[in-house]
Amino acid sequence: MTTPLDHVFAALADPTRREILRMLLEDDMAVTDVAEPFAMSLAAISKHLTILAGAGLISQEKRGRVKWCKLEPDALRDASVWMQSFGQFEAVNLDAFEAFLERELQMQPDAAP
Amino acid sequence: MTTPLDHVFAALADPTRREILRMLLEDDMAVTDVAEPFAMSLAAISKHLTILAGAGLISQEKRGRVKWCKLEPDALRDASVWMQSFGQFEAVNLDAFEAFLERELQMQPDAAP
DNA sequence: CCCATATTCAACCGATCGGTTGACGATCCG
DNA sequence: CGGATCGTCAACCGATCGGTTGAATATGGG
Repeated sequence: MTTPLDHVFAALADPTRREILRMLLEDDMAVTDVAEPFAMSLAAISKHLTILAGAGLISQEKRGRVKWCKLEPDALRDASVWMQSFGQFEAVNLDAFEAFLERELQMQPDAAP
Repeated sequence: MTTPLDHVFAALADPTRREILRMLLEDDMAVTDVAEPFAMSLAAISKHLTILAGAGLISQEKRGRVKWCKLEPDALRDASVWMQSFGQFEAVNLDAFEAFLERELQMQPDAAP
């Protein structure tokens, strides 16, 4: 059996793909622009993007001849929740919990729609 | 380059390994006992445990002829923190926070040693 | 001492992964 | 139209993965 979680974690296991996600955190990007900073072929990046999309971590919308890539944090959230279930009984978890709260409060530019 | 995060996510990408972690959440276990519920060879489970240990997700201590496996949530925490950096700017994150709190309150059988 | 138990090692297997290259289909623009 | 740009497809490559089997290595107990 292969669950959605499999795809999310497998997608996150590659540093190139994590870097792509980090880039998309800033803004939506076209495939070519995503590929630009990497020392590998466009085709390779295209494959990485397909994998990220397959895991639900990004979405891709074609407008004209350029395909725009957009971060989709929901899939990450599922995985994050799964992981959190492991810390819950541990004292050490309180640190993570604290850090979580801290971030939550710090970065709240505007409670969007 | 291969970062620790690579190993953690790669380890989590396999459902067998995630199930093992879930089992170790209950208690420390010997290799043979970990293998028992799975429909695969002991050697296969031994490999999975090696991978989990390599990612820092578990530790293994040999006492006598049995090797005890223990969950090590710290590595998970690192990965969790990484992931959280993607959700933090999203309002949707509050759902995860809520679910987190819910579990936190529900499952508190006893604050063990 | 001998045997059973616990675990790993080593070799092998097919499948998947991450990458390449070259050809191809779409789309924009002069 | 015709050329340039954007992106994918298809075939191929070596490496790694997840699993098997059988032998090997401790260690424990009667």
